[in-house]
This record gives sequence, C-alpha cells and structure tokens, in this order.
Amino acid sequence: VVQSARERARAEVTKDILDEARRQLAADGAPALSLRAVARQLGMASSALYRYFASRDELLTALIVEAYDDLGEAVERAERQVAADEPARRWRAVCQGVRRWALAHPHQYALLYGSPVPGYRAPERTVGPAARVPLVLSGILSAARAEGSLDESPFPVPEPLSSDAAVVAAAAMPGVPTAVVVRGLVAWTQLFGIVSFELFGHTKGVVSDGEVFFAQSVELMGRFIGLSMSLDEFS
Amino acid sequence: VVQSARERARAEVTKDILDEARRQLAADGAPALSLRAVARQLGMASSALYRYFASRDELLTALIVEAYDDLGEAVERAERQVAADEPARRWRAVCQGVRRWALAHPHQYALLYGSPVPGYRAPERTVGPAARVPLVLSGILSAARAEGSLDESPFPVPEPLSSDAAVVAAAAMPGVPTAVVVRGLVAWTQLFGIVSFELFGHTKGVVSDGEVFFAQSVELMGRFIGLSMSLDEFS
DNA sequence: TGTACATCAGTGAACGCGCGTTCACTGATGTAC
DNA sequence: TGTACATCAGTGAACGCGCGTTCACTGATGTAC
Repeated sequence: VVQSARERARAEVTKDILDEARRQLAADGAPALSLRAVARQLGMASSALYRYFASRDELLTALIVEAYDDLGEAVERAERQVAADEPARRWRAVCQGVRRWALAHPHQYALLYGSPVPGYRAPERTVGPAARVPLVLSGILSAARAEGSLDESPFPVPEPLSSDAAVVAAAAMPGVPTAVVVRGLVAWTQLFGIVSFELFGHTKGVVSDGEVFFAQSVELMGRFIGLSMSLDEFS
Repeated sequence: VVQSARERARAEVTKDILDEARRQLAADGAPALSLRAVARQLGMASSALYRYFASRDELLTALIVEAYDDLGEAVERAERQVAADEPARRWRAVCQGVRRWALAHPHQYALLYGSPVPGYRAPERTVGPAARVPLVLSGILSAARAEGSLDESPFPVPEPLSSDAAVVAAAAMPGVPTAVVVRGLVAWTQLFGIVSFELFGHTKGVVSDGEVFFAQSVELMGRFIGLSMSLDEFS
C-alpha cells in the first residue's frame, strides 16, 4: 500500500485532531468540547478542521465510535485472559473490565452511557461498536448453555412475556431459551446501572466501598443468570 | 400567616421563574437552560433574576430538588395504592412508578440520573429528596422481612463481603440481614439501569417492547430480592 | 522530462449568535419615630 | 397621621467571553499529456 505524501499528511492530521479532541473530552467532558479549542491547541485555524470533519457532530461521532471500540477491546481482552470453558470466570472478567474502563475513562463513559446530547442523533456506524459488550455477554451465555453448565431453573418467566420482548437479542444466541436471554438482558442493564450509579455519585452515602459492592453484585447476578459461581473461586 | 405585598410578590415571581425554567428544561434539556432565556420569556431583564437566584447553578439546584421530590411523590403515591401488607405488589408499583415518571419527564430524569453536569457539585439539600425512592424500597424490604414473607435463601453472599459495603444502607433497615440489604441495593441499581437504558436508547435494536421487557425484569428482580412474586397475580 | 491544469490543505476575516454576571441607577414598598 | 429613611425589585448598559460555520483566497502537491 503506497501512500502519497498528501494521504500520509491527511492521516496524520486527522489523528492529531482526534488525539487532541480525545484529550479535551477526557479532561473536561463532552459538553466542553469545542472545535475552536481543538484547533487552537493544534495551532491551526478553526476553519481548517472542516477539511477533516464536516461538523462538530461528526467529530463527536468519531469520538463515540472510538470510545465504544476502546471499551469493547478492553472487555474482550479481559475475557481472553480467563479460560474459555469457565463461563463464571468470563462473566467476572467482563464485568470487572467494564467497571475498570469506566473508572479510567469517566467522561467517555458518560458520553456513551450518560444523558444523550440534545439534538444529536447517533448515526448507523455507532451501532456495531456499541454492540461489542453485549456480544461478549451473549457469547458467555451461549457457551455456558452449550456445555450444559447453565442452570435454567431459578427464574421461570411468565410465558406470554418471554416470547415477546427479547426476540432481537435472542437472535444472537441461537439455542438459548428465551427465559435465559431475558435474564441475560436484565443482568446487562444491572451491570451498567451499577457502574453508572457509582460513577455518577448515586451510591455516595449508601455504599461505603464501591469495589466490594460491585464484586458482590457480580457474584449475585452471575448466579441470577444461571452461571455456576462457586464461592471458593471468589477472590 | 400574614404576608406583606412584597412577600407575596416575591413568592409569586419566584414561582414564575421556576415554572418557566421547568418548562424550558422539559422542552430542551438541562444543557440548553439559560437564565437569559427564562428572563426573556418572563419579560424581565436578565439581571433581575439575580434577585431570586444567586446564579445559574442555584436555579439548577432548585430544579433538581423539585424533580427528586416530584419523582419521590409519584413513587410514594403509586405505592400507596396497593395493599401495605403485600410487598410484591408494592415492589411492582414502585418500579412501574419510576419508569412511568421517567418516560413522562425524560429531561428531568436525565438531569437526575444522567451524566453529571461538569463543574456542578450537588449541595447538601439535594440529598434528602434524592433519598425518597431508596427509602421507599428499603421500607418494602423491612416490611417483607417483618411479616416473614422474605425468602433469604436464594443468594447467600460470601461473608467477608457482606459485612462491609452496605453498612450505610443497612442502617435504614434495622433487622434486615446484610445479605438481603445487598440484594436490595443490586435491585435498586438494576431498576435505574433498565430505565436509563430504555430512555437513553441503548435497548434499541435489542428489545422490541420496552414495557413488556420491563415488566419481566420487575418480576425477576422481585424474586431475586426474595419477595414472593406469585405468577398468577401478574397482569 | 517538462509543462498546464486540477485538486486540495490551510488561512484569516467575518457573520450571527448566545451566554453568565456586574453595576450604578430609579422608583416603589415598608418601617420607625 | 405624617414624615424621613431604609430596604428591596427591577432596569439597561456593559464586560468579557466563547461558539459553529462560511467564504474568498493562497500556495503547495498531484496528475495528464
């Protein structure tokens, strides 16, 4: 792949812009991010940025995609470090991965999972990256089910319901019963719920040790899903 | 209580300002709320607002307190409409109350439970109103425990953990075992997690019917807590 | 290999807008004697 | 009951700031013959 000087320069400047935008996002949060500030820091005219991003929203979108991918990669990496045939450990690794990434990147987490930016509509290309964590989770469920270690008994779902709401999610987990899919979705919302609450300050004055509470939550929700979470493996 | 004309006028103008601010918040979201726009709508000079609120942050705080109280009241009202000695129904009522309020007031919900406003620190006086929903939840747990209908078996918590993290929350529920308190906290984070996900668009393309999924979630988490959720009572 | 033309990155000025907050002031309401 | 003074709501101008986006332009890089 041969790149002309122009192409190389373009790639480099694009990267510089993203780097600086990411830095400002991490430092001051998404609402404070401005094209002019980025340009100023890079020593270029603010109008020059329009050669690279058509608008502020496009820059925001690039940062969102980046953040989803960064989170997805961190979570996938964490999962890869435990044995593939031990769903309980994979579940723990994924949950801890999400929390750790969130604590390390609070403003990017808020950009992804906090209040939607008013007037901003997420374009199609954020969907794929946003699906990485859910995909990892459904992989764990599928694997546990396949190897027969999934306890399907604890929580039967009233029938008229189970058939309905989770159709789309179920497509990612062929063979997994709908009742289990629903439990997985509930655990998914709980995972991000607890992380958001900790990060956004809602557990202040309620929970004394966020890390310990989170670890407990992971154990409990793991069992809720039907994974075999042996107590002695818990560290 | 006799009010001078001045006092009456002051109370009225204060109310007008809050009404208009609430209207703009509900319409465009917190980031778009500006003192100048409020003043403009009321036909007064923007500087006049400073006789009533020392800064934009103070106005925001007033709106936050108001929103917490509105949510708290809605939830308490919903709970009061079911029998006090049926914890399962109370749990359902409270969850539905939270979701309904959130759907009816998305921007206020986002103000309370979305990304923290950068640079804004919530003052003490938001703490009480913010605690209303958690208090209602802990009341349900306490009542269920007191009447002996709480199943404490399903999820034992590893011991080194249970003693630690939930001390503060446990104080609101004397007599309730720590393991149960932790389960309650987990359910609490799940409740707001699922509502946030629905409201902020993270279940789009995953869940087809938000209402049905939520109802299932409520049943499952009710059982997770240890409440006796009889299937046939489910509507 | 050299020339003519097209493409493209970057500039700097400008448009049009909005914001929070301060300050000296006017005039009305309230209070003390 | 009437007067002198203090309190307070509201005004309008100003400060100082920042923003996203457009546009005509320069000058360098790339391309076709």
